Amino acid sequence: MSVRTRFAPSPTGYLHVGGARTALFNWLFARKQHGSFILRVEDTDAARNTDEARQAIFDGLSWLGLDWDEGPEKGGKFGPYYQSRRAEIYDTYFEKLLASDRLYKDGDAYRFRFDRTPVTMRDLVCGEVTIDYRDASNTPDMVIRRSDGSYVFHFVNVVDDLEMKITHVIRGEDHLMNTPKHLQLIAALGAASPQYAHIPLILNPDGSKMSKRDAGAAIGDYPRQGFLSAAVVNFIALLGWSSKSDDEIFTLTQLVDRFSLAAINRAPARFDLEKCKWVNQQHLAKIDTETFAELAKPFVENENLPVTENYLAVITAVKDKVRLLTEVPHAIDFLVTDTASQDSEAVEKAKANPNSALLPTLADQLANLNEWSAENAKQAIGEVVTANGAKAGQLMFPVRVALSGRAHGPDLGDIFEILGKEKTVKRLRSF
RNA sequence: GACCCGUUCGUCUAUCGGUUAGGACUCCAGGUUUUCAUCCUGGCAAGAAGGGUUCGACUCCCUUACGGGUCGCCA
Repeated sequence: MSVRTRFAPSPTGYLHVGGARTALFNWLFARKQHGSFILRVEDTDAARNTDEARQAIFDGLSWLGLDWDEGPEKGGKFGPYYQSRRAEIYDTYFEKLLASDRLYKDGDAYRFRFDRTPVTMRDLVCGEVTIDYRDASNTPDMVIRRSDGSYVFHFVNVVDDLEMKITHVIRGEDHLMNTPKHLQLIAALGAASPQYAHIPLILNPDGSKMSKRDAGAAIGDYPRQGFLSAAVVNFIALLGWSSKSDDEIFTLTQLVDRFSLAAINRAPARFDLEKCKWVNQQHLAKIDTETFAELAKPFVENENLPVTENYLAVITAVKDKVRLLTEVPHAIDFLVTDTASQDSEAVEKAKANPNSALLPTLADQLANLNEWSAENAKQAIGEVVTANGAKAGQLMFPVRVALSGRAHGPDLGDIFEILGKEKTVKRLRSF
């Protein structure tokens, strides 16, 4: 029997990291087992559903590279994949349940009568868990059909998992206590249950529950913050899952290869944006310069910086120095405009440096160079310092600040070449 | 409050009874780079507490503490 997993979001908000990771684990498991990954939209709460939220979820999954084999925009033989369009199916199951004598009326609503017995489940992550349903105060009989005739989550979720032949339900730990309810429902329906794997939740850095408003929560924010989808996927996979090796940087394909439910952790993980940025840097470093340049272009244009003729050379000079694509504009601005902001602290420090007195001499020397190259410019620095009994390294800092206005930046040689003779001399003199 | 799950460096984690408890992020120091970054080397830093079981416990059991989750005609 082939593995079938599903991601079943309700379109009431944006795709957040927790949901994205749930989707990722379902997707990884399905791909690893050569099974199918199904997307199902749980839009039974008409009052809270929005088209924007639905679209944001689709977009988020697509951006992450989590394609679905069946679902909206894709079809499949177990559709429709919107719960709002499956009323007839639910009615059929409801009749079945009604006939089983497990339902009773509460006003105009219907409740499902639980078996008052301990329920034991075997969770693929949590192990064996028993909930004692003899204690009805903690487990009141649940409503499965509202007084307005609509069905609640527990019922439709179970029916759909059965109908869609889901074999493995991988979901957040917030559903762990729902599972016995679902198991009872499935048993009453006379069906076989899928296997369950409840994954720990993702917490904020301070340990509080991560909700949609918290920093880093919305997947939709990541692209414009300069993250690569491969990095985000890599990072959230590491939240609660480990490759059991010292390696941490993986492509989606490598994750599929290494993934296993058994390697999922039981304790909730805190979200560390710093490490996420580092992972992004690792992925950024692995892509070629041309691709990097294309990816960075929108960010450069967004800051109203010109995409110059030597754009590729400019990007090459800074490629290894940024963690996020959003850092690119500031990293290159002094190379492509004359009006870039300066770091006043660095400027003061450079001006206080006694070697700054050599800058005019250096400027003259550079102005007289016949052939402009990084090599020759650097050699000129060497000549100036030896003539004045200083050390080359000491002059590098003032030169850097004079040319870039910053204490940190690309290799000086790159700066010389990109700026060219005229601008280099001009900036040294005006400094 | 009841019930469920959990607890190894600040954070993510390895360890499936015997290890100087390993790696990564962050931070610090040194080296490389005549400069910045990268990179390399090193450092700081952990088994929540108390009881058992055992020749031996981070690992198994119990208690407590703490964290998270659930207890809806939300999903």
